[in-house]
This record gives sequence, C-alpha cells and structure tokens, in this order.
Amino acid sequence: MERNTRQRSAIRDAIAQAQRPLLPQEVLEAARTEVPGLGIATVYRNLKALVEEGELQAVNLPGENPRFEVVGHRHHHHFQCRQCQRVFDVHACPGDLGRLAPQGFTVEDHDLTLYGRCSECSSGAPPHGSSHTHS
Amino acid sequence: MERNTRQRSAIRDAIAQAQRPLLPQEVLEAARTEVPGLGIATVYRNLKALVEEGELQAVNLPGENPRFEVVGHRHHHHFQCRQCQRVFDVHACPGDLGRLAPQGFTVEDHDLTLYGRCSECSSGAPPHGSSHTHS
DNA sequence: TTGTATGCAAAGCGTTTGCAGTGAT
DNA sequence: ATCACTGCAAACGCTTTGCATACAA
Repeated sequence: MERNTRQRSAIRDAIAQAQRPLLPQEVLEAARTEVPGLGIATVYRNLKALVEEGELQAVNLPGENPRFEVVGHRHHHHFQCRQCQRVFDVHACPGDLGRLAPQGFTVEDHDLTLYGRCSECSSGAPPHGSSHTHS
Repeated sequence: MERNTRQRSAIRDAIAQAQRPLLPQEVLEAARTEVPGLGIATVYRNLKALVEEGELQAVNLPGENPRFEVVGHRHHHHFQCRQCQRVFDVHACPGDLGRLAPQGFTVEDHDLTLYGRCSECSSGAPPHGSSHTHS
C-alpha cells in the first residue's frame, strides 16, 4: 500500500506548482525548500511511481533528459526556448500527419517540438533560469 | 590536419551505406566488419569530428540516444517503427507551425517525429533488427 | 620524424538499485 | 509492530577523456 510521506508531498507539490515540465534536478531543488534532506534517489523513485499511478507523465524532448509534468493536459506538444532552455506546453496541434509518411508506413502517433524564444526572453527581460543553461 | 585512417573510412562507410540513422553501437558493429579491432571510443571521437566537419548530423528522437546520418538531406523529419525501433527519414513537412505557439513566443524551428509501423513490419515480414529492441 | 589517431581503461553524468535505518499506518 | 519509504553509496549504461602506443603524413 502507498504511504503519504513528506517527501512525496513535496515532490508532488513542486511539480504541481511549476507551470512547466521539470527536470528531476529541478524537482529536487524545488522540493528541498520543503524537505531539506531530500535525496535525488527518492525523487527518481517517486517520479517513477507517480508516472505509473497516472498522476505524472514524462516529457521527452529530442536530445534532452526527461522532464515531468502533471497529467491532465490532453494531447499537446512542447516549446523549448533557445535562450533559457525552459520547456512550455503548447495546446495546439497541426492535426493529421499520416500523409507525411512513406508508402507502406502506418502512422499511429507523433511528437512535435517547437524551438524559439519564449515571451520573457523575447522581450528585453533578464534571462531566466540561467543555471540550467547548457555548457 | 585530418588523417585518413582505416577506422575513419570504415565508420564513414558504415553510415553512408545504411539507409537510416545509426546508433554509435550500430556504427561500431557495422564498421568492425572492416576493422575488427575498432574501439567504441574511436567511433565516438569520429562521429563528433564528422559532425563538426559538417559531413554527418545527429538525429535526436525523444527519449532515444542520438543516431547519426549523412548530411545532405535538407530539412526533414523522422519516423520510428514501434515494432523494430528503427528510424527512417521522412522527406515531408507539415509546413509553417509558428501559429501553434502561445502569444509572445517566437518560433524559429521545429522537430517532428512520427510513430507507427514501417512497411516491413506492416506486412507479415519477419521482425527486423530485434537485437536493438528495448528491454 | 612528427604529431594526429587509436585502444584501453578510468572518469563523468544521469539514472537505478541494494541495503540498513526511518517512519507512516 | 509492520513494512513501505528514505538516504546513502555502489552500480549501470552511454559518452567522454587521459595516456601511452601506433601509424599517416
């Protein structure tokens, strides 16, 4: 049976309050404000459990480590800002893409990622989340 | 100055002859038919060098390790077969996707991955490349 | 001969797992 | 009092790097 620990609550809250998919490391940092001694292994274990329970879903972008967000958002896509590297949900979809595949191929699903500048980075606002910038 | 080694030729040939993007491990296996003692580190070093030279490009699919293919194909996308896990090029594109992003966001580029069955796996043909199937 | 490229092994990085101790029920 | 959960550290898979040797030029 599942138990309600402070750690699990902190992890769940961290993701629920973020308005975007978070990396495990970001979840750790956010959840540690509530549970200072929290370990990264606990974050991974809970992320996995919460995904299996259907509460969270993994967000995989090309060439990126998996991020996690709450389920509920129906079919949607993602946008990654090339300046701050953050990922945002896009609640729009180009629609039927089956016609794009070669003859004989059957298309069942698709993933779409948009790249560019988020609204904050588009305006002259100071760069956000520079700590997660790639080297 | 760059040197022409047997290893580099074997790696280049392996990728050129494949009709799809290859994983480093697949490149190693293919190139070893020509250079048996080839090491994986040499594969990685050459892949990186060939990408920097502009001869190869990395193909990153969501949740997958990077694959490599020859450059030349202009803007295109990819299709991954859910049965054999192989990746194929798709020389079609849904076109302008800038309208999908939220207000204030600027779209500069996009990545699209289609999922389904490749032609071989759609027909009753024997499963291909089972050695690369995920556990 | 010179210095880049190679093979091996060790190190990195993100993620998973074993284990003894902790704490929710 | 159970037994799932936690933190730590070791283990993993993929990729990179240090180093002495091999070989293209």
